Amino acid sequence: MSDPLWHPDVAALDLGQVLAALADPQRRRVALELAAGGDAPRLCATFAMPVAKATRTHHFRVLREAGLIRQVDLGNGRTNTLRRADLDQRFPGLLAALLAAEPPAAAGGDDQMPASASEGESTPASVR
Amino acid sequence: MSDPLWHPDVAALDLGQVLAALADPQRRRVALELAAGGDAPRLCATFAMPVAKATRTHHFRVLREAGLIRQVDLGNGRTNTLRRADLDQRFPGLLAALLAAEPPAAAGGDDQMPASASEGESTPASVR
DNA sequence: CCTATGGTACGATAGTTATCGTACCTTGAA
DNA sequence: TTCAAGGTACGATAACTATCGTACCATAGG
Repeated sequence: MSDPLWHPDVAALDLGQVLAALADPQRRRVALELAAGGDAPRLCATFAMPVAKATRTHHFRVLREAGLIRQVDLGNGRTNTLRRADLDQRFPGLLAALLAAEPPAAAGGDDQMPASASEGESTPASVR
Repeated sequence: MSDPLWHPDVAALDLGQVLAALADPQRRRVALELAAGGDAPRLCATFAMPVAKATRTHHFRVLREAGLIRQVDLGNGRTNTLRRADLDQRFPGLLAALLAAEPPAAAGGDDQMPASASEGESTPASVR
């Protein structure tokens, strides 16, 4: 539970934790974009979240510890994959329902989000 | 928005708020029991929540303001009804998925919860 | 080796949430 | 009228969460 990169077992997935993770708009967007992107792995940085790096790390940890995504450390970069099979096994229909209710904005399959230019790093104008 | 008994419009339902409301085990149980109970109205007190009255009121308010239930004040007692039609319209499949993933414990259709006897009123041993 | 990139861990802060006790209100029945 | 039952509102507290800055760590490439 305290390992550097820990993932809950399929059987241990908790619906409350999953829903709590998905309740946040930013995290929900990440999960749904992964779902809409054909379950292809993506680096954290490719999601263009309007928050500081530390906060982004936090959100991805919540997603991982809830069992929504699987992360693989590459030293530099960390790939994120939707745990679709596990989720569909434990909560069939949930992902589909969310995807139907709130399809990721940039539809069309796989948009690579053209970098969005200058990576200012930190100090994103304080959200919330 | 500040009226004593306010309900969000169907079009105003927010998925994030709905998921947040359903993330709590107690609130999720209420919603799912209503769903499994044929959408029949039920008083707050019939749900046997292991918390103080004030806390129960809080949870039902969260459910109502998220648009999950509709409440009608009777002076004494307040009836709670699942807003199934509204939910199915905005988030089709969501309720079904949750119901499938976590069917209410006391299954069998409509259990009236036989009073549970002595209503100690407050001081339920402090949970959490 | 040096630097850039993607990301973590720590420590802090502000806002939100769950919980409670007490006082009070409204309806219905004795 | 008086009382019981179901609930609310207020005010408080403790816990959790989102957010951040700074320091730091791996890998990849020059």
